[in-house]
Amino acid sequence: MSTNQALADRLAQIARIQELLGADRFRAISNERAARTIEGLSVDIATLAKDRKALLEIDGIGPKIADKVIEFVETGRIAELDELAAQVPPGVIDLLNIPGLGPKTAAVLWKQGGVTDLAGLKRLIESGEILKLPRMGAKSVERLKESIALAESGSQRLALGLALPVAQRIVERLRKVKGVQQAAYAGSLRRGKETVGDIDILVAANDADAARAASEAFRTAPEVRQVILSGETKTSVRVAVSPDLGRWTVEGREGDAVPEESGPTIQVDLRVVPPESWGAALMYFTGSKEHNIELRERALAMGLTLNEYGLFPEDGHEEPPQKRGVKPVAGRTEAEVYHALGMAYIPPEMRELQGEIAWAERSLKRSKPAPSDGDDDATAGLITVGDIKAELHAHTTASDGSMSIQQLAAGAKARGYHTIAVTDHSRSSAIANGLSIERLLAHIEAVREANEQAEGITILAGSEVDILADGRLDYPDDILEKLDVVVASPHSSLSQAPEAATARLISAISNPCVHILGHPTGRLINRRAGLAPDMAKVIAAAKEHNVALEINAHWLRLDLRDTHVRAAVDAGCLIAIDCDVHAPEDFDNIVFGVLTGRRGWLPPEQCINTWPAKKLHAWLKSKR
DNA sequence: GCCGTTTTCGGCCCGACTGTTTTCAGTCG
Repeated sequence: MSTNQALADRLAQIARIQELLGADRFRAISNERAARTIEGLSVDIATLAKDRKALLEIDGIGPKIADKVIEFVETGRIAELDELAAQVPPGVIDLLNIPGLGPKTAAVLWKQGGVTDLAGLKRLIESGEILKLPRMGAKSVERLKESIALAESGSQRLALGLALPVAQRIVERLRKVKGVQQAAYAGSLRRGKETVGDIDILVAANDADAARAASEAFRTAPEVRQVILSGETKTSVRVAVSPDLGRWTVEGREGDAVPEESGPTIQVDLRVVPPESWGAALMYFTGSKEHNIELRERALAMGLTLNEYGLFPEDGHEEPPQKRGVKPVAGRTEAEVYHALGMAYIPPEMRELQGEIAWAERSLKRSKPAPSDGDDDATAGLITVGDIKAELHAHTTASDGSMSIQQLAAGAKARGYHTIAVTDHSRSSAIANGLSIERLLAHIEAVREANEQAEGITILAGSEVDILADGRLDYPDDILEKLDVVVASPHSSLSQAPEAATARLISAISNPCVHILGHPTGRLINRRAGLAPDMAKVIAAAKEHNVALEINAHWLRLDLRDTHVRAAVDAGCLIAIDCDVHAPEDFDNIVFGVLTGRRGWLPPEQCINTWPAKKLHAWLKSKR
């Protein structure tokens, strides 16, 4: 685990205990906020901690938290956390993982009910004694029991690629409901986070009848397993996740997985708003929470108030403006709201409170006169799927792919690409049927021949060469020199020490034959952590040696991850976004790679897959 | 515990829903 994550976890833990102990809640909020900020930071906090002033420049980090950061980096501990933890049984803190059970309830269970862990809570429920506690009625206990069962089933966050089809299916259905003007998914899914904790759906309905119809359609959908809550404008359900995309194995593929009756589920929240509130509601529901809070504070400072119904003049009334018929300043589109707040439109992927507010202020000034109120993100300058013109990491039946060279080329051409690189596995990847030198040489010939025959697309001969544990590549240089594209990737020894991993990757980057560092950490989301190299050093080496760092677009990899992309982009590194194609549908994964690039603020010109053929081919040759 | 386009002190985003209460506390996002 990275230092950033470890520190964020500890600060969040401080916040949780403070809430449990009933301390000043704004203190807890400050610690929690700092935790989220540090988690999303693209620079290594340990490096930053050497300079206290630099720490204090980060939003939400003041003198007290800066000291805690420094203390943690230097000693590996935070004394304050140790003291706090000694005051609360660890099992009580764990109770907060139960959905719907917050700090106030946990404190009551502990102090008045004598509960010190989950087992104790269950005993209290069984005995019925729990009903004697304040605000604990039969219904509350019933909900609590369901929540405990859910927490015990170990519900982890769902991978982006599994959540997206669920959301798209629901949105399509809601769009067909009479009187529904717009429907979209929002939340962390729209922001393109690699995993999501729930799915948020927003609907704009013409009138109350349409709103009811949309809610009804949502509640009664076939995949709904449970209705959690259902009000006039807000409904939450738990739906089954189809595992039909879950057939990916580490290398190669298995047959379709059999759907399980009691398979994974995810919570889906629906919110219905009037059309004139669409933009404001979409912003509110897209988040991130920290981004929203910042915008609302900004609105207040401008004499305005922002909620999911719109941006209104702040007039000091107790009753919310939308209930008094106050005319909003903005709210129909997101761009309208951002502009009214003195900012350029901010793409969802950037809304993590990691400098995008200042960026949007600068952008608006640059793009005078004021941009149109459409929700186009042309001004943002981030990469889009339409910018991608080449696939540089693809496998054929020669190793572990399911397609021929010609089929690969046809797939790439159908997407409007000008180039595809055939990069089958190297000899050490025995499980993936890696190519011996003899087979590789023959394969190169086959690719060259296919390229001769191909029209409207260039087929390049390449290899996905294993980076061996000691940093050597799996083919000698005189073989690599024969290839148009060399993608060097780690596949084995993925749990080696960080120092060894750093040296290993830098060794590969330093080889003049290498063009692209493929899936640099080898992690699989929710399955294995992968390598934990010093990314700052890897990025610096890639920049020095003119090697592109790959964002592997498969939703289980997304490797580089978003924060590393941001650091690489800031360092001026080249980025490749590749689908690691093994089967025809893998080309579709490009959307996840591009989302991850956008989360790292990647402009198209810094991504080699967007370059025109001439420029790309020249760059590849320049390394020969 | 942080922070400043009325503030270096005194604020701190805003609304929906539920359950247990008789006007609201707790949780969530």
